Amino acid sequence: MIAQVVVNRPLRKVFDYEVPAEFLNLLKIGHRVEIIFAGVRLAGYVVGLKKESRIKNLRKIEKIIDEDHPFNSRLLTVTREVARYYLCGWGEVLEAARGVCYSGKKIKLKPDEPFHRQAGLHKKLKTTDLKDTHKKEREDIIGKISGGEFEAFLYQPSNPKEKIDFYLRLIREILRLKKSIMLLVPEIMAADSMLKRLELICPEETVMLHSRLTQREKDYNLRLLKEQKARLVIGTRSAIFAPLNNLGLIIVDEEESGLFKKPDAPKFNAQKAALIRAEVECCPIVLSSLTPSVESYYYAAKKKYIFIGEKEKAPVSSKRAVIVNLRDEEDIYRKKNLLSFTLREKIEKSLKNKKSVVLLYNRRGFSTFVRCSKCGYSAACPKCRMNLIYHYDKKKLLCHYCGYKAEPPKLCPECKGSYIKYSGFGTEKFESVLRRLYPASRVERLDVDTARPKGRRQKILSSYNKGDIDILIGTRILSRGVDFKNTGLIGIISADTFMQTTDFRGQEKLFRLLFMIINRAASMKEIEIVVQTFLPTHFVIRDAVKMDRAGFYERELREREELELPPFYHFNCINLRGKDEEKLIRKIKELNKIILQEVKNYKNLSVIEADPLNIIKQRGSYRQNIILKGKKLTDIYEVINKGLKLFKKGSDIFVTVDIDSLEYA
DNA sequence: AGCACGCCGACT
DNA sequence: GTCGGCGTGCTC
Repeated sequence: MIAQVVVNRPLRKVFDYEVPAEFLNLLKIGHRVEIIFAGVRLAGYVVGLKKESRIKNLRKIEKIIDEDHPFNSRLLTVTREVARYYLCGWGEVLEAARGVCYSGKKIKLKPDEPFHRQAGLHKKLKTTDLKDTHKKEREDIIGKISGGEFEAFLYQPSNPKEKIDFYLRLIREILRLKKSIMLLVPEIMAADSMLKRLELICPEETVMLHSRLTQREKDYNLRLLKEQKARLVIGTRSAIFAPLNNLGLIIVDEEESGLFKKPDAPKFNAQKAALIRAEVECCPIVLSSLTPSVESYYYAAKKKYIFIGEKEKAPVSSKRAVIVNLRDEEDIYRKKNLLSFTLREKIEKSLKNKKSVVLLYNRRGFSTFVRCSKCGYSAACPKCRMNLIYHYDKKKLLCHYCGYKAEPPKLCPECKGSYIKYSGFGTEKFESVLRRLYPASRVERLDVDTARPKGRRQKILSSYNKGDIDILIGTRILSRGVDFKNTGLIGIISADTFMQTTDFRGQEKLFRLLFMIINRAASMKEIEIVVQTFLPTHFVIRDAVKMDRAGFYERELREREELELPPFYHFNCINLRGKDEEKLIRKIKELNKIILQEVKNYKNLSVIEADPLNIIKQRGSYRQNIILKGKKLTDIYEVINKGLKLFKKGSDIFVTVDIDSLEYA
């Protein structure tokens, strides 16, 4: 008997091994086995069994690891397809899936005590007060489940409360069918709050799966799953491969989140993996978001996904949200602190009404530029060439990219003059300006720097929510966790800083941020919103203020099509990395040429060459990307495979491929 | 990705 | 004559 084995390497091949007589009756497809591969002892996965092999002198399987927990055939198919889509090794994906498939030790089960219940949640929910929205669509989903049919739905709720009610009703109906449900969320915090809201409906059948469970907790929850004592999984990215039986539905909550994409190899997006899994398991999937990714919205518009959501009413200009044109602001304060007359007036009004103020700004630190006004020197990170930001708290220059620290220069390092100028705004500077402008008010700041010691973030937030802070200035971490019930004013100091120029999703992200804030504030009568910008007529800002989702997606899609960006083109990166800059530049030029040559054979493929003059320096090594955009992934695969075969990477040059990349770098 | 194999420069 | 640098190619 021959076993077909894949290993945890970026290889796209399956290797044959002989099954020794003593394992003949034991070895199953899906088992993890120990093998000698290229002279090295390592673990592999059996993905198939056959009678004969074309290869002579086969090595033997050394032993079977984890005898009790073979991957089932559906998960083998899912991982294979994920590996195929993302051009990584099948074994790599299986290795990533192992974490939620095996229970390490044998665990004694106390079925009344799932670990997450330590949180002390036992109340049963009175489900009569759930809002009954989208009944027809729920029936449609249930129909697909009963029929064992794949179908993708895109659910765009009107607000978060409606969403939870929709989930609760849907989950309850599915549990009645004795099917199981996977609910993916982008981060652990979201998993916790989702549990709090959903556990109420079926506490004894719910388990969590995420990377911060202890081994014991995870083993326990997996055991509950395997014995089908639990039927609802709330999990993060890695949970997508959890061994649920009789899967009825996958829900991907906040489906647009970039956190679903694994940043290191194998670089797959769990949202995409969920679509693949639903297809393999023959069950429907609900992608859900208040503001879906532009891609998903497009597929829904093209009827590839079934859209669930209200037809948006004709947008009305929200009276509460005001756009302030920073170009028009003639007052003397503008240049000094970016706080317009309008904004300050509204801050003062809010404070007078005993309502607190939330201000958002997207840069940490005090000064964002440290420059010599005589010779033009500007402080940059020697490791990544990013601008160094002056932090008043620490009295240090910091690189926000890699964490590099430096002393602020007393004299210019270039010309030795004493004309070093600190300019540009960060949250720290606003904090000090606000304290000076409003000395009687309690001003606090919330950004990564003040949130750093564990629990500080929560402390600042709850202190604000209790009403102990009058003005809270912070970065986008503020947009989650703030309770608006005491809030009289939300000010976006500069919307433009949220749209970074390097990220083609910047507009989408800004729209999402503004929409979420305005949408949440919409239910509170007394909140005013001020959006300051240098681009007051930009559709992103206008549509957000009008709360016009459909309009935004339409305009954004038009732009994406013109610029050959997703969803019209797949956006992929080939990344080269190396310690030797000279050599990397040589190799980048070489690969540029090869890829460019290959691309000539295809239509609808285009390359953004890596710029050898602008190598990214990062943590002591150098990197640069070639971006390959194409309509068809099959073409992309061919170009990358052929290109990398022709390319001699040489030692100390590392090549990685990122399919459907979320970033340029 | 690892790792071995093999082919050219500076050393006991 | 050998040690070791790195480029090349394979792993059942």
